[in-house]
Amino acid sequence: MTTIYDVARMAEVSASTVSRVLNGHSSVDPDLAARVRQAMLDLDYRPNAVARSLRRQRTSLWAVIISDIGNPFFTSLVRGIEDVAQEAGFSVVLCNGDEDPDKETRYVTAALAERMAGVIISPSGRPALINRLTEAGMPVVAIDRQPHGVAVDTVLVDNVHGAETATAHLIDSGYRRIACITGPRRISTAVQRLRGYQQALRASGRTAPEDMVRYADFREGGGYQAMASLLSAAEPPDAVFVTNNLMTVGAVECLVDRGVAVPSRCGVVGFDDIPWAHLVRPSLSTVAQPTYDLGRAAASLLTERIANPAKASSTVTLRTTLRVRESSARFLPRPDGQRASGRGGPARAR
Amino acid sequence: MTTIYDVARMAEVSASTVSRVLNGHSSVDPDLAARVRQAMLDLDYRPNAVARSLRRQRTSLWAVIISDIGNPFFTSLVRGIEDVAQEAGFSVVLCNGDEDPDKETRYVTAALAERMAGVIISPSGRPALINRLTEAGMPVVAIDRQPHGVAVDTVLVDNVHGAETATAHLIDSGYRRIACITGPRRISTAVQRLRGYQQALRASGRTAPEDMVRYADFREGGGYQAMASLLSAAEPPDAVFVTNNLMTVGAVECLVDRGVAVPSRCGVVGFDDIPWAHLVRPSLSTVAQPTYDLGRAAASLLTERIANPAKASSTVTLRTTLRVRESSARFLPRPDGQRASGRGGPARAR
DNA sequence: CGCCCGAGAGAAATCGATTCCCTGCCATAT
DNA sequence: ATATGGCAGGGAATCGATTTCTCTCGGGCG
Repeated sequence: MTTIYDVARMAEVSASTVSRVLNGHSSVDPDLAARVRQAMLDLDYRPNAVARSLRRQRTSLWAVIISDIGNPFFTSLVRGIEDVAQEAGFSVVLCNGDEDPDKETRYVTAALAERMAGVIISPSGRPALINRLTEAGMPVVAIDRQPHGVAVDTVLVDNVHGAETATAHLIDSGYRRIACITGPRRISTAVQRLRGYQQALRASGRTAPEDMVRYADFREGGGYQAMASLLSAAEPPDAVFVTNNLMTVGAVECLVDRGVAVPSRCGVVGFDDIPWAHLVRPSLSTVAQPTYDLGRAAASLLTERIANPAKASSTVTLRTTLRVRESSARFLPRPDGQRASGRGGPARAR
Repeated sequence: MTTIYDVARMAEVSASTVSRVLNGHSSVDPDLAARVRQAMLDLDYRPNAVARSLRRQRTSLWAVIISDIGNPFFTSLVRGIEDVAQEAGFSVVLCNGDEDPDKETRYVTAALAERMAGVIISPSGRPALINRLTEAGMPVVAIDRQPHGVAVDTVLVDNVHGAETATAHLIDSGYRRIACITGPRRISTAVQRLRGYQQALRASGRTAPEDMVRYADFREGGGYQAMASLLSAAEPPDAVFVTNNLMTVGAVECLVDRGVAVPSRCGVVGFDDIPWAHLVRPSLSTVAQPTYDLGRAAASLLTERIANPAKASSTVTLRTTLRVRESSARFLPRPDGQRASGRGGPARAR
């Protein structure tokens, strides 16, 4: 592997000069600079980023620790981060926390040990990990979930409002007994989306029925079981608001398995879009998040934090969009009048 | 940030001894070791991986450069890689090539500059990038696609056989005019899957119809257009084999838009599974790849390569599985009486 | 004409760990 | 009792870049 000294020798200058040409910090005689550049080409020289990082005490890598690469929510989020990072001269590496606290811990440890320039994390669990990062002086941005008790830059969506809109839409569509399947109590998004649901019900003059709320695990299986539990209630719901995409898939599966027609016998709205929602029958109404912009916002916060570690931490909140599709369209005739309300069953047509 | 010298001072030993305790290479007096460990705890010492890497001339990071994190194909693949990597003491960072040669180049450059321990790459384009890696002495494993003209460890699925099986299944189901939508000619998987399709047709005694083949771009939009083009042919197909998951989605969308009933008027089998294939109506028949095992195999090859850089490169090929669902079930009676047409096609029932 | 200032380039220190080399001590063998 | 071998542990070199310090040379100004 060729080093800066090899280049220096070939160009008959000192290593300092090569470094200066490389970084352009100080002015170098054009002739010398040309010789150095030629030597770098001839030798196919590539700077050793490890040595550079050691000396500079900082790297140009960001760690993005996401809780589940399988969740499509993260796809365009990452793209948003990458686009901003590249403009600012950073490279992004993804770490798949996989909703597993051990894995997440390992990646946080690695980010610290490798002295990465910054971390964007969607914290799956307790705030201890974020504390480890901030205490070590690592620039951090939390995304998607609000870590409580830690002062840290955060990018969120307006979960309460999004859930309220979704629930109000179900009310407006004529559903009467609306259930909610939400996530673990310790996760802020689960709590906030439940609160939005409750507020919407109260705003329409009804009480939020206690027995129509289920706490599950944000996974497909959990959604399935929660839906099953709701269906076996003495008075089952005629609509359900589900607070994340995987659980929505599980809930719909359950409804299909039990032969409960969607949307005629049970309306469904989910939080988070899912890919190919248009292919799924019935297509799913969802609260879509501006994932790409979330990524951009997080990356912007991180660049600012890196540039100015002392600045006060801030929270950016973005708005969600309600995407009405078939699964909540109980009484709404379709444009072409195809699906009348009385019609049995959700678009089977096998 | 506390260093090994701080620990040495507090434990009243030399830095060498601290290093020896840290790595356990050479035996250290238990009393001294205990003092060192206590000092590390007291100071909350974290070794600087950058300095370590510089000295050791190797890191403990693998770069996994995938062509599209949005493609669910990679989700469990990455999990397979991670599981093996962790056992071997490596951490995995994901780099999202995004099917963009520039991005891919940047990540390859970063992996080289950061002196990563190894790279697993699903090469999106020309083999030049892989050459850059191998020439620099970087341990590399190619995954999913065969880079031609480069001696490199590779993990593939048996694309020809998978495509043959899928096509034979369509033939057995009674479809007569079977089309194929495949990917760019320069990508090995596109070529091999097309070849499997052609072989299956020939094996059943028919000629592969030239006008029933379309080359697209492995994306959803390309699948849609290719399907549209096939439908507007003088003699449209009554079934189609699509060589990747995104194009399958596009093709089905096109069929839905044109009101062509699946599977009765046009059967569909896709290569690559898609998530929630069971929710999509009609559910999609696919050739599923053993993605988790692909990841494990690639990771195993990489650990071997790192341990023994001189060893001859090898290729591991894994088998695919045909998942028959609704989209190809034109003449299939319900569960009891398996396959109606009793013709014993080649390579059935694996 | 001499002095001072600044620019440009080389020498050397530095980042934090690992590792080679050497010293000193203890045990064992002669 | 002395020589030898082995081992524990400290000192110092090392990895490859950056950066500070220092030196030299040339030009401008008094």
